Amino acid sequence: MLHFEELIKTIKERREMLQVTQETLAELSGVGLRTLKQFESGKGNPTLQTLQKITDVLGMEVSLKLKNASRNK
Amino acid sequence: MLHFEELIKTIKERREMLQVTQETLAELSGVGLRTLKQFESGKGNPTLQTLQKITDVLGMEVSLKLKNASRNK
DNA sequence: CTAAATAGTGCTGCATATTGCACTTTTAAT
DNA sequence: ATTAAAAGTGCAATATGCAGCACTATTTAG
Repeated sequence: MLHFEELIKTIKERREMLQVTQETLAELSGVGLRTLKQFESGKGNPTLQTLQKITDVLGMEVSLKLKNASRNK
Repeated sequence: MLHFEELIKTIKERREMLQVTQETLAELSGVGLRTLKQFESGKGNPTLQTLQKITDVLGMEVSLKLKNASRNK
């Protein structure tokens, strides 16, 4: 999708910033290593649950924000 | 999941605020009506793509934010 | 350069998300 | 109370996400 890449990039960068390997993140989040690899390499279309498991461990959360207005949270 | 309900609630409220029916939203977003119904009634675990199709039509977008700190964007 | 660690990929079985259809339930309007 | 619109549900087919395994490629250390 469109800003799919952004999400991936954000997660990947966050993971690297925390110095966590895919393998460790997989273990901590409960998401399969294969799934995680697929996702980070842009091949995937994760379910919300999978996405939440991942972001959770990274200290982030999935949210929605309005597109136009600057108003966010 | 954890704040799954929040996302659903946000989307549902947004849809109602825009006075759009599930049927119309389904047509506009390209997501199956059945899928949309399931999602809004809390039964689903949508893929990121599906979620994006829906939020897109509603003028919103999926984003990630840090859990602790308040500032995002 | 070599070796180890980390990341990416093909194959595969299993689980489940997506979807349409037909129907029931609920909500809103008169 | 009737009726129509909107929302929710069971069933079933199809598509695809999840996951492990074994392997290759790339990156990082020494």
